[in-house]
Amino acid sequence: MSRYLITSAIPYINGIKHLGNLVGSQLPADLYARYLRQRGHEVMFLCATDEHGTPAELAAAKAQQPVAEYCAEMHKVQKGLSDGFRLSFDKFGRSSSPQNRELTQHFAGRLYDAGLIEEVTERQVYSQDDGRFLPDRYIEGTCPNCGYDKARGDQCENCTKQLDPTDLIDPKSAISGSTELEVRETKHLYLRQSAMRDELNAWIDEKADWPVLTTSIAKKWLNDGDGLRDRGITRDLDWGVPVKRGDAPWPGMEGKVFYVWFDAPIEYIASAREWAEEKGLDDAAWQRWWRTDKGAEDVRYVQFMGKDNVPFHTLSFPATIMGSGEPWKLVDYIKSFNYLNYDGGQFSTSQGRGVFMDQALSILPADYWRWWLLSHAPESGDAEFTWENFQQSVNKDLADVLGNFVSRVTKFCRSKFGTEIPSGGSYGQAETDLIEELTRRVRAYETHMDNIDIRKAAMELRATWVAGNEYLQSTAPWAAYKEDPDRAAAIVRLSLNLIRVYAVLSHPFIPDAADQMLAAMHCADDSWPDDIAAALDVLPAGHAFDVPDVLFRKITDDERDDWQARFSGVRD
RNA sequence: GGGCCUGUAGCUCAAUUGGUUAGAGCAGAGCGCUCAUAACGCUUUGGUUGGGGGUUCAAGUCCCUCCGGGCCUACCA
Repeated sequence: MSRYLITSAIPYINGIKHLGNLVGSQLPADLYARYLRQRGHEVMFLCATDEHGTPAELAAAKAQQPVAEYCAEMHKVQKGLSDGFRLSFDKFGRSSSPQNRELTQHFAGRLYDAGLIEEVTERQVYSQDDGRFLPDRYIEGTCPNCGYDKARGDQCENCTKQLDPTDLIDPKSAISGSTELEVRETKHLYLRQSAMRDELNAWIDEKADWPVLTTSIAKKWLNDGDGLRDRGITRDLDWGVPVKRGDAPWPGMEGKVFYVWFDAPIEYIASAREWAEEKGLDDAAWQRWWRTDKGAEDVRYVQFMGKDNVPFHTLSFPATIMGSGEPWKLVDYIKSFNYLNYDGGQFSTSQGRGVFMDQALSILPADYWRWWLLSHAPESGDAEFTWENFQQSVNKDLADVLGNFVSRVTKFCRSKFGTEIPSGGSYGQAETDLIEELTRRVRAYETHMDNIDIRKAAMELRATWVAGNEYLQSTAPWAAYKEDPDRAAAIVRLSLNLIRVYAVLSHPFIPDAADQMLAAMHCADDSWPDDIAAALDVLPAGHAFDVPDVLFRKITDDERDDWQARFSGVRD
């Protein structure tokens, strides 16, 4: 048994996430966590909401709520949806927690002591009417290069030229439209990442087994131009972790907060602490996952994220940890994902284009989404969701191949032998062949799951389902029953046991259906089939079972057309 | 502009890192079965691997070039 620490990129607080966000981190992380638990490993699976920053303040203002109240409410909503998708977090924390505040301030203090924090006075745009400094992209104006009148302060979307907000002609606030802007001096803290460039480079170089997507992004940032640049880690905002050195005040930084990208990854650690405190456990309980001097030296730490999050996880956060000089656990493996597109374009939170988590659950159970999303995870490149593909995959894989197998076996048994596992008959070559094939396939499935090759794992799992249908077709118990009922009984006995094995193997992908299958078999034994022959012998003759309801109903053409029309436009 | 990824059957993806005749699933066609959610099984049609050039005994894989798609480019998170 090993110990695995698993974190999923933490979703931002300002709204409900779409399926692209879900498949880019939380869902694959859950698959991996569930699998490892089933294999008998000790797992700590953490996630949280990322609650600080300008967009959270603006979203709260739009909702006419105090930002703390807004975040508390949205956290509950996101927690409810993650439960709905059966994401099995040990703790779904909040980056606004007291635990994170203390840890963030602690890291800042350590980095300051190590000489890795620099105070920089810079000039930023302040909006009088908004009463706040504006991030570059919240300033709009006319592009000095191409004349586009909706250019943003960081870049012109029309001609792609990178801009400084002061370059804009007729600049105005993108929030209020106000033109009452002025440039003010303000002091900020910078994390001296550049001082750790060699250390980070050497560390990334060790990670030859990481996805190319992960290492190439890290190397680019490390070596592009003048190399890794220092990064501002504070902002002039109200909502966030107040700037302190540990628990001591930070002279000159009063009224400022840490930048979300400084405190957000620290929440990975803080959520473990939230978990421990919630359970009434002592510090040692969470430190054994996070401190290599307190038990975490044998922990394997795996992070899941979309490609947009890679720089922060390969550079900024490791720099924070390394720079602290304390033995915090560094990530061992980063699994990153490309994007999931929606029907020919991008999912868009702002335009409401695509399917969002709440909408998805309102039309179909979580397992449908889990199966399609995971079996099409954007691992090697961007992937695309279409309703036709979704309907075909789900109907074929879940309803026809798996669901129908359960249905045909249980119903056949009920009609010929009743709802107890029949006795009599013996196994022959067909059973030997099936066990041989399943053994080979389950071992391959394990390899793919161990490697977090998600699409390959899904294909192999599906192949084990197909093997059951092939077995039934070749042994034809309905025909055998007429000549030799004992032989039919043996076939059915094995097939009913196969349902239990499928439930166990399928559980990481489709946990609800797996539970229904186990419940129908009146069985609580969900132990992993290390030995297929033995696993197919768990349910003895005479053991009662139920014929379950249809596990997966099919998606009709009318539903597909209806949904396609409903989700193409703007979210209401 | 720079960097990275990508282009393989109608669709979604593989191809043990340069090694036999490029494979699966879906869709299509044919046959079989009748236990089952009109489900299942078997067989089968589809490919000048985006175009062109090069290296090599050997190229989907390496190099050059052109064409297409995507991402990143540090103040969105």
